[in-house]
Amino acid sequence: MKLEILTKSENREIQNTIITKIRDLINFKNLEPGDKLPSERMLSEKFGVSRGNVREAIQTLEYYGILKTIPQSGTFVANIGVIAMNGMIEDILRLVDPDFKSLVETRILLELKTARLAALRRTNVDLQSMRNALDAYTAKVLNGEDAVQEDLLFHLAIAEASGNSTMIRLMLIITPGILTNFEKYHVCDVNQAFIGIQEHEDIYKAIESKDPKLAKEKMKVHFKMLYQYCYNIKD
Amino acid sequence: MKLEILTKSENREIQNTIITKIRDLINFKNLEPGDKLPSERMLSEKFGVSRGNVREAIQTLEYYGILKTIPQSGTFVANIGVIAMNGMIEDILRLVDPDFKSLVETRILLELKTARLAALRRTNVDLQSMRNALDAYTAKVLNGEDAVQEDLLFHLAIAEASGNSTMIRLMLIITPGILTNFEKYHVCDVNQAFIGIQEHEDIYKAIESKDPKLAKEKMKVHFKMLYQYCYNIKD
DNA sequence: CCAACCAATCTGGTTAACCAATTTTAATAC
DNA sequence: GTATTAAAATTGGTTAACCAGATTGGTTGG
Repeated sequence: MKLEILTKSENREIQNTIITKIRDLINFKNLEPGDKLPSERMLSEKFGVSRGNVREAIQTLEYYGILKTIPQSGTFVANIGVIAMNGMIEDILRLVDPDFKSLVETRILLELKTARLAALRRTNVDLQSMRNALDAYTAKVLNGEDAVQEDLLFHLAIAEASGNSTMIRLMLIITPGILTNFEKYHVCDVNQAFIGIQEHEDIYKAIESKDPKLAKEKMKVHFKMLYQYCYNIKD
Repeated sequence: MKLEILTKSENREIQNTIITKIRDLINFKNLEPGDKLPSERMLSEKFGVSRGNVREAIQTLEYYGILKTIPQSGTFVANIGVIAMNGMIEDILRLVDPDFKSLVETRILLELKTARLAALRRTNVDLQSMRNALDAYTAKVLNGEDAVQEDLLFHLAIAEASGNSTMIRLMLIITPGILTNFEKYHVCDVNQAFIGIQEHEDIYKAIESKDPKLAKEKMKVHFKMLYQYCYNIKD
């Protein structure tokens, strides 16, 4: 068989066609939750793609809870009905690289909540790691250095203090997209960094004094610039 | 070399140790953004693991934007400083399977927002797909059938109407965990399904009439039961 | 002395062969 | 006929070999 190296985009396209074919197979054969899919080898032959591609597509569907593979046994339709499955796969196929606006919008949403929860649940250990991140940030800014990393760590420390593992996970997931776009659009400037010191302090104090409402309010202030910027860029 | 099949948990443990070693390598060798990592073969030998394991660990770090691999060239440290990198890796290593409470908490947070945004941005097409999902849900409930799937589709339709691709993605990510836990804890009952019809209708009408505040409010009502249940189960 | 070029080498990506556990099948004993 | 058991086929998981593009170092022509 001919070998070829695929770009991320090409590979994604192949994955999507395989996912589509698996969906059609399930629908056409009326497979129900618990039923077994044909083996990976059989699917790769039927679809005319490599077994590796089939495995990758199956892993994606497993990630979203639609399939379930059992070693040395087979791949099974998860305990989720065909209707929900078709709806979810439709969304999965439509997934695209997120736009900056939606990333920022989501980040603000998440962080307003983590700030609030952190104020309710923060331990002394949480408080200390937030303090450390904040001090590192302040030191760098006052020294005229770039401090986006320390900024990020402060916000991650808040997420940890929220005690919500899912929100930490989601924050980590959207972080790369945020970072690359920050570079591309040059969102931060020096002035903002200086202002950021006080804003960070305000958030910290609110969380320290266990005032959820204030914490959320101060976080909102902190994101005001970003919010406006985000809603002014062209779509 | 001896072959062995690993469970998900064992594999995760290996991945974490490899990620740790990669982090230590970057720190010890003072690798900076843009610098090249040793080749996969070299790493696999140095760490005493298979090349496949190394690739998998690299892919994870790439997923979170910490590494960047270029075909036929090498794996590079992404344009993110060592400080942020160490902080993020620490969080990545700590990631665990999310608990039900954090999942529900996050879902409610996301959906209050998607409802609000949907009220602001919904197109007529969005409205129609929401209507379809709602009708399917109502029909099943009135027929005494289980309608969790249709319920899910209605909520996904709202997420789509929000016009925020990132939130759709996050919704899809947390959905599997929600579904499996719903089964495990038997959250839904028939009465709730009946009540759900009216609650869904209220949400739909609010979005239809482009009233963001009302949409959020009705969504909050819809989640009231779930919210209470979630905060009453033992941690 | 430098730039252009070429071949040897190294890289991540891909495939095919292999492994062990499972499942199915068939043969056998009762 | 039925239950039991063993062997053969099938499964997803894993590894080692291979591929083509990128890199590198040395060589050559100017």
